[in-house]
Amino acid sequence: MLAQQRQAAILDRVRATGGVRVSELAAEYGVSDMTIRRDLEALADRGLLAKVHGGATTVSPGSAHEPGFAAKSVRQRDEKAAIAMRAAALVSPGDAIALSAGTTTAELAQRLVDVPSLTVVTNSIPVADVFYRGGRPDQTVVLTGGTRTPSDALVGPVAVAAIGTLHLDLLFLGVHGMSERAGYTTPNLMEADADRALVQASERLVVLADHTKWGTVGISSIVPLSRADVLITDSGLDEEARTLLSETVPELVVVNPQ
Amino acid sequence: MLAQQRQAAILDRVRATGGVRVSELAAEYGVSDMTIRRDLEALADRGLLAKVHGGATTVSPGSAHEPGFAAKSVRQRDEKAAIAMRAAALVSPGDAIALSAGTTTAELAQRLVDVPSLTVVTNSIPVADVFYRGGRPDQTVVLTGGTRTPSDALVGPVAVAAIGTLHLDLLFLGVHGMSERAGYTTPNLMEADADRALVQASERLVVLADHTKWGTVGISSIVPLSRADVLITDSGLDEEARTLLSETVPELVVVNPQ
DNA sequence: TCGAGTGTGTTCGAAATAGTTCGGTTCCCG
DNA sequence: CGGGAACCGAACTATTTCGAACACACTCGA
Repeated sequence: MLAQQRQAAILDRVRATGGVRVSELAAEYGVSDMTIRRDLEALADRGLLAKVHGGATTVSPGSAHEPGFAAKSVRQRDEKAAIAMRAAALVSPGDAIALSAGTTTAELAQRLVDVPSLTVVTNSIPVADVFYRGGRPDQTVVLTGGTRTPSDALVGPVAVAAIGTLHLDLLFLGVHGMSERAGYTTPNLMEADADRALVQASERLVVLADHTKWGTVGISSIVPLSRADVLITDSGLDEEARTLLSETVPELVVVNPQ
Repeated sequence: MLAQQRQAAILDRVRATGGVRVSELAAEYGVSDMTIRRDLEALADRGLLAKVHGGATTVSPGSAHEPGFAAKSVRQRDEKAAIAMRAAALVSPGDAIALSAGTTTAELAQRLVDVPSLTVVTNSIPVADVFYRGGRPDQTVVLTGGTRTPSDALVGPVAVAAIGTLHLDLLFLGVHGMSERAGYTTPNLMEADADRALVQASERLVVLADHTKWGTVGISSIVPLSRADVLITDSGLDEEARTLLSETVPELVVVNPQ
């Protein structure tokens, strides 16, 4: 594989899933860690991504503040991957599903490109990209309309109206926070609106949230905890939260990363 | 094997697989590395592929939508640029405009990123990208929903419905063909639907079509020639067509490239 | 037959790419 | 807050690739 191609592929991946790990890329492309680091360095020099400890993330002009955050988001990739893997098992050929915006749902998307006759509705441009590039011809991908948020989600009245005309079997909802009091939350008012419309349009709701989301409260509530039919999280969640959630959510699934 | 044949084969291969290696081609065609390099250089000079260390890739490595979009946007670049420049003059700060999908409208988009308080509705992901990357904070960009065509346009019932709820001052419509009998046409049924919805939603219609579009008939008609309020084309158009159009279209604008 | 033009091969120093080692840093977890 | 594991980047080496320059073979028209 050409170095150039490898770099382009890495960039695609970063954009689709929000982050990559050096070790993961090295194994995948069969080159040394150092080579991957040099690739990341080259891409970072051109401002196409941001290097962090352990890998790289998308360059986010807005949230350049908290230094630990970006590094952490890369490190939770194992959790996200495990959650996505489990979520993918809920999908059957021919289903009509919805995917909200978010890095976990983007990860899930990559595991769904091989499902036959799938219909996917999403308000996330990166998620649509994953299917567009790697999907099967018998899959249908519908992008909802709307205006674009910094995280590449489409939101606003146009998005809500578009979603309102559709009816899906299953919604996979990625959230930014979950707590007993506020339920599932996001930091963006418009995105919460779009997410709520997705919930309305779907028969069943599957929430994807790694353990770090517990206790985090975004400005805007989407729905209460109990509204989810299934909640998939990872084993990093403490005992107390696990008990509370298992009493609140009809089906709580806890996965073990790696 | 003739050099010409070899180059054509190389080009096919690059387009099919996304990238080739010098060493691989040299072995395959039984010629020296240097000869392959010279072939690649010749192809790269014509903008048909991109040379990289070790081989060559498609012109826009990393984005898989090469065949639909990037390849075509080189053709008639001067004409398109001149048309886009003239079209941009029709836009005022604060306007709410729509841009259809197409290379000419993408060109126009680049000239509109500095217009204050502009609201832009488009069903083209590349056009939305232009504003997202280079636009002003006081601009609003609305992407219509829908499924994605090979040329990165969003079409289908979702797109039509989303467009139907909106009302714009001005629509810039890029077309694939125009003729007296068929009017403005595109090669894609669904795209024609979306375009027609855009026409419905807009107060005024400005069609952008370089002279090569004249006489070309796509499978699907959008609207008749006379439906346009303004048609902007270039001076490559022959006298006969010019006369006919000036009698049919309320306002015919002919620009001189360069 | 000559000579220009084209296509190809070879040689060789420079540049790009990739692997390894190693000392230092960062981060996680108890 | 301390130990251990993972990670980082600099430095060095080996390999591959690049491109300029020159040489050779062939074609074609004068």
